[in-house]
Amino acid sequence: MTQNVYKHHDHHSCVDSALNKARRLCEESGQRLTPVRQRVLEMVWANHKPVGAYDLLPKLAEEGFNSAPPTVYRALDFLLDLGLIHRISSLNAFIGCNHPGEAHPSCFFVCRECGRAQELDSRLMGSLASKAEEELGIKVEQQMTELMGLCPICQKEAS
Amino acid sequence: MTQNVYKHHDHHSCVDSALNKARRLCEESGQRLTPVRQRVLEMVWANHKPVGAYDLLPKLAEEGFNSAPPTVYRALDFLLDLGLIHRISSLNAFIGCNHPGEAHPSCFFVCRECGRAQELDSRLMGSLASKAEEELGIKVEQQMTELMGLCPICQKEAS
DNA sequence: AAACTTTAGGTTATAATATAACAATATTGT
DNA sequence: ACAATATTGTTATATTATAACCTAAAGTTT
Repeated sequence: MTQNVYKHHDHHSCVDSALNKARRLCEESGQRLTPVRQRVLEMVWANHKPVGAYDLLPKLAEEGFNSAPPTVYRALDFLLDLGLIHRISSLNAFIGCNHPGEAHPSCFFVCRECGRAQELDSRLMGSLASKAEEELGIKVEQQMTELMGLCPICQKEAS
Repeated sequence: MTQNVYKHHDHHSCVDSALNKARRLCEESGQRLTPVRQRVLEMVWANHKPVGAYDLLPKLAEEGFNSAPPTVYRALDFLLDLGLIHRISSLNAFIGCNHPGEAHPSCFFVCRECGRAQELDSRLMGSLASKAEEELGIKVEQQMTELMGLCPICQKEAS
């Protein structure tokens, strides 16, 4: 676990680090981190809450970007392909990836109260996949895990 | 692993067993397995492929049931609440549960070629949740895992 | 630099999935 | 039979996502 979003931290450095990694990955793969793409990535990293595509549209509009659905979906797809963000299927929402560039399953806990999502160590998912591959003869290409519940902060507030 | 959907099996007995379990669970919990609900459950169990809500609508219509979206979503929600089916979020689709009545995370492998889904032993997911609870102080209430790839049959056909 | 190719973005329309809100009916408990 | 509750019917609409086609920008080759 490289960080804990439910603890106080210098969030500016989260965003900063995400942008640096993005720039590096783009360069390495010969892709372009265009203004929309970078801005969408920053918006996804605005906090640690998964954000919906349609939440981004008005924000892009405010900043003078084109803001039709294809624009934001293209940017999101680009970022997904590069592994810079993950998609939280159960929420139809997107969240920044903590360690882009290292192939790994999407594995998150999301607090049902505050909405903040914590990326989890996904190594156990690897075991699950291997076991299933062995027992069933399947070939696993992708995997995702989503946990829901209460974060420490919202547990306290509930009592 | 109680069964392997990628191997030949008497599918009639899958459906039969699912219906029996459904009737038992409904009785135990004082809920009613009404005609639409039962029919939707049967349709979900028609094969081992996750089925979308909107795929069910015309089938219900054919049989003279009302077939507006709320009808099918209500039936699906009922079956989800009782743990008789699971939702595959990455597909917006629904699939029968192999062991309803026993609380457990949703844990599936889905073949990207043939679409057939295999429910997996979810005990490893329990470890993941416990570990996360311990390390982060979170409280996990729900979890789901979805694997994608190629089943044994589709691997063969690909070569 | 001009011509060409490739990649990205703009635009309009529409598809696919899901829910809100309220009325009508059926079932259960008294 | 009556009231209370649960279920279903119905209409409308919200939310999420993609298709298709066109324009513009950036990179490549000559």
